[in-house]
Amino acid sequence: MLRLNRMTDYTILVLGVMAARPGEILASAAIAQHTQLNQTTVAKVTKTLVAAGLVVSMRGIKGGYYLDRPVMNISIAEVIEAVEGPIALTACVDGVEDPCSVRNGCFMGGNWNHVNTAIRKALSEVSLAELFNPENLFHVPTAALGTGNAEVLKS
Amino acid sequence: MLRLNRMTDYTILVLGVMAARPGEILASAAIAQHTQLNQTTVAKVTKTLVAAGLVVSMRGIKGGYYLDRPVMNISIAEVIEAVEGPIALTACVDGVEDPCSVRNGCFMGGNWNHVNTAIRKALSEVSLAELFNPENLFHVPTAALGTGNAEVLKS
DNA sequence: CATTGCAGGACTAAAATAGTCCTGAATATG
DNA sequence: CATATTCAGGACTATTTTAGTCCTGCAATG
Repeated sequence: MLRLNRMTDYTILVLGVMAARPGEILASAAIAQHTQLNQTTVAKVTKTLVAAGLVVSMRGIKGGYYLDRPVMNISIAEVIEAVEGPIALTACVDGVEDPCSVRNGCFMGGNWNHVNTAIRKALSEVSLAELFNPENLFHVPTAALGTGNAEVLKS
Repeated sequence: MLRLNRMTDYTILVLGVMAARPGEILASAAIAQHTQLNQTTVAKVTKTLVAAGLVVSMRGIKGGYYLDRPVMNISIAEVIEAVEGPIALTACVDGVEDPCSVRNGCFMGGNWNHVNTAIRKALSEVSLAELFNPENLFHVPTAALGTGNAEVLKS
C-alpha cells in the first residue's frame, strides 16, 4: 500500500546523485550515467522536480540541473508530494475534489484527517540528508547507488 | 501515493456495516445490499477479512460473517495490512524480500525504517470505532454510507 | 547561427488492480 | 439424508494506472 512507486524511487536516486555533487550542474545524460537510468526517464524525473521547485534547470550547452537547496532542507514529504501528489489516505480530504459528494454526509467525518496529518508529519520530519547517510554516499561507486525499490536499473 | 485503493475502501465500508450490527451474522448478499456493492465484490472482501482473522465466517443456510472483535479493538493499520499487505514505504525493509540484493549496499541504510515505523504507528493508533464515529453511523440510511474514496458504488 | 540541452505534451506499452466466474465444501432445515 | 444455501479458493478477464517513449519547440552558449 504505502509502497513507493518506481518513479519516486528513481527520483530519490536522482536526488542522491545531485546531492553528492553540490554546486555542479548536471545534464540529464550525466545523471542517467550516474544512476544507470535511461536518459529519458531521468528527464521525466527532473522535469517533475523542476516543476516542484526542488531543482533548478539551466538550458543550453553546459545546461543541466542542480538542487535548489541543500538536501538537509528537503523533506521526504516534499519529494513524495512532488512525484505522487498530495499525501492523503483518501480522496475524502479537505476541499480536494468532491468530498463524498454522492453520499449525503460521509459517516467518518474528518477522522481520516488525523491519520493523514500524522503520516505527513512523519514524512516531513525526515530530510533527504538523513536518508542519504553521507558516509556511504560519497564512498561507494555510483553504480552501486540504489533505493532498494527499483527492481531493474535500465542502462 | 498514500491513496487507498478501492478494495481497501470497500473493506472499510463492509466493516462499517458489520460494526453497525453487532451480534448479527450477515451473509455477503446482505452486506452487498447495505453497502450497495456487488455481492461478488463483497465476497472477495470478506474472504480477505476472514483470512486476516478480523472476521469470522459461518457456512450453510443462515451462514454469513461477523466481526471477531469489537471495532474498538481493530486498528486501521490492521485493516490496511489485511487488504494491501505490509505497510512499508519501500521494498527495502527488514528481511522482507531481497533487500537491495542487486546493489552492494543500500546507501540509505535503515533510514526508511524510521519513517515506516512512524507511519505504522499513526495507523495503529486509530481504531475503526474512532473512524466510524458512531453518532452518524447508526442514524443515516445505510445507502448513504461511504468512505469517500470509491467513486462508484455498484448495485 | 548551429549545437546542445531543457520544456511540455502526446502517445504507446507494461504492470497492477478490480471485477467476474466456476467448482467444491460445509451446514441448517424439512 | 436430500437439498438449498452460503462460504472457500482459485483462475481468469477487463480495466485502470503507471511507466516508458517520442516529438516538436524553446533557450543558451560559443
